[in-house]
Amino acid sequence: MRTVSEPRSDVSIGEAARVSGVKVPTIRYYEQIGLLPAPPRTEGNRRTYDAGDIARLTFIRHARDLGFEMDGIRTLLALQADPTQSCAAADSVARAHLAEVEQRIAALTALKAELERMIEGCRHGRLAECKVIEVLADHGKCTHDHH
Amino acid sequence: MRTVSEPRSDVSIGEAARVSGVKVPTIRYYEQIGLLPAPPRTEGNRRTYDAGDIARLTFIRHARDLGFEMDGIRTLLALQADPTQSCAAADSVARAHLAEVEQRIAALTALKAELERMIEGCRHGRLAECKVIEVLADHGKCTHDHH
DNA sequence: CTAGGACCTCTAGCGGCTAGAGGAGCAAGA
DNA sequence: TCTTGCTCCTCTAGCCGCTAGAGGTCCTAG
Repeated sequence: MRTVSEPRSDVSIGEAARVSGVKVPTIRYYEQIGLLPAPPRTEGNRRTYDAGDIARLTFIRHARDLGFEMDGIRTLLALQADPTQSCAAADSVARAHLAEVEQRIAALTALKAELERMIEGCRHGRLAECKVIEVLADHGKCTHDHH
Repeated sequence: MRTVSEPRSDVSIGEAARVSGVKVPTIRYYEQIGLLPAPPRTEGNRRTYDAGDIARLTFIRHARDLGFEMDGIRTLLALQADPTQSCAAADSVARAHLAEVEQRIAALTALKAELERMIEGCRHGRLAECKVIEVLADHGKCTHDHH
């Protein structure tokens, strides 16, 4: 990032947080773990961010929103920094994440069915015959697939 | 728990772990946070678990597998201990969890669509025009709903 | 010139475990 | 009997991705 032609519009960490949607302490945390380069400081020791930093933050935030893990984001950021490379690597990160997401959807869908079954069996009864408790207590009554 | 009529078949923590599917350190951790009562010990200071404890552990494990949070499990365990109560409370815990699960499924499904779109746009191209990076860098190009 | 914000660093905490150190007990074979 | 090797014990620290708080500095508006 940090496109040469782009104007250097230095902003405070608070402004960067507002624009990128990443909270102030989280920005500092990202700097600490090396996800974001340490920005220049003012005379008064305040961090100043330019448009490139903000783009990077927005990128990170969006990737996090999409559920990418830090490691994946690091890879994506590295790829982003080197636009001459083939996108095969970025693709494979995204594909791996997609597979994970699909698996989670499947698991949650099975879970939903089981919860509905539990709740259905529990209508207006007394706890003695409550399916919620029963299903949880006795694994055999349950169709849920364990990971 | 610890039904009076049930035979007291004391087992070691390792055996309890094997039977319940909860790992040994996790059992100790549950005891520490008060989710599981401290069991009696042998002369040699080893924990001994009876059938009731194992049922409780299995219950916890199953509820965790279903994605219930510790607080919900605590409630369910309390309800299970008092079977004279109406199941309304257990029902509402399960319902709340179901709503959450449905929400997560919806979010993940949207995410899946977006990932597929990203990957689709990325086929065999060079990174310069890679949609994965683009979509992540520019929020405007993205349909994902932020939580 | 002062009040109140925004910023700084540093440390500790969250949930829900997991890993490791360093030691004691216990069962079975030589 | 001794020894090997397994399980168990306690205790502390670490994992992720932040978040919260203390205690201080800087900057800006009135």
